[in-house]
Amino acid sequence: MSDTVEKLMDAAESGIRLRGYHAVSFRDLAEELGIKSSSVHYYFRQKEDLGIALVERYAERFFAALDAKASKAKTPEDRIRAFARTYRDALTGSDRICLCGMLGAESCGLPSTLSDAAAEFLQANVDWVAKTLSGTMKPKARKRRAAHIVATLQGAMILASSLKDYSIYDSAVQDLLAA
Amino acid sequence: MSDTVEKLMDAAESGIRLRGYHAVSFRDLAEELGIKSSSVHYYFRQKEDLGIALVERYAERFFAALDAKASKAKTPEDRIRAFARTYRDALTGSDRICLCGMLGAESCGLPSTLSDAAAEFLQANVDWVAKTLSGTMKPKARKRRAAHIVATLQGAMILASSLKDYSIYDSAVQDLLAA
DNA sequence: GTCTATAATTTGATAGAC
DNA sequence: GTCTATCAAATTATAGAC
Repeated sequence: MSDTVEKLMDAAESGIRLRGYHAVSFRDLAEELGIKSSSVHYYFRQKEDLGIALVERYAERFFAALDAKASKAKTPEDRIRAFARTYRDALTGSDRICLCGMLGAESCGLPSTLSDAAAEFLQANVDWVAKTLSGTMKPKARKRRAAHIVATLQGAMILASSLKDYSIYDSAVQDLLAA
Repeated sequence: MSDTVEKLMDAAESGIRLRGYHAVSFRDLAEELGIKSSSVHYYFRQKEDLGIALVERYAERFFAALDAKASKAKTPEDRIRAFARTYRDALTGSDRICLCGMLGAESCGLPSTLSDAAAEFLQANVDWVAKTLSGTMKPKARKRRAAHIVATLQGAMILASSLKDYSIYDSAVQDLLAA
């Protein structure tokens, strides 16, 4: 992957996670790299293509970081904690909410290929949690718990970002995992 | 309030809750009412003003609906259930996520007066829950629980909307309130 | 292979018509 | 009081230069 592509994707991911898909323009991205907005189209034919590439890279990195953390964990509870920590690192490491949480919120205003990609990431998150809980609960309860956990983490990132108080993420997670 | 203003606000609220602030244009709103986009500026000088009016109206309606439901509840637990039901009605009654959840996610890309208004609504939600739980828990645990509850509801709406499966909202809430 | 001039459309906003 | 013609800036995208 060329250096320009990576810088472009970094700037785009950062912008979308901060301000949303429609608040990020090719011109802004180009300016950050010192090129013209039309040059961006050489690397990504349409904005939609850029968005999809971002979700793919984000998902890869997320699950890689998650596996690295979760593989060290001994119990299902610890693996869920690793999951919450992976989300938290994404938030506090960059002061930005989840890329797919943002795209999920905006989904009705996105090209369907992009909203589908974001939904796929979120579903994979729910599935990962449900799988991790297997053995500890019955299937239906597990499904509910998984939806609950992913919803809380996504919502807590938004809450923390909006209220400009990242401790609120930890508060929510602490209560979530106390039970 | 004139009829046009109300129709304008309805269209704008619907659009923002579906697609986000930056995906709603004055032209789209005007077209829906059969007027010109420049006419919209007669009712709202700037887009920012429209956004703030929307948050104010939304907050008024939300807390009115909440009070109506919660005043009938006998226990703190029932009042929290009424809170979750008020959120749920907003979601399933219109297939749209929370206005301030959306604006909270986009907050870094919004005029600060608007992001502040959205944050105020979210903080008021957390405060309402914390107040409702008073007597049942210690202050610190109450604060964590309140952050957890609001985060879960906001996140669950986004998850349900993105995955196009509203039952996921109920799943998350059922697990949240089971403890 | 990398980048740009330029187009076509859309946007928020102003100044002013009725 | 209500609405519109019109503008300046911004946005995605194409066709083509180097």
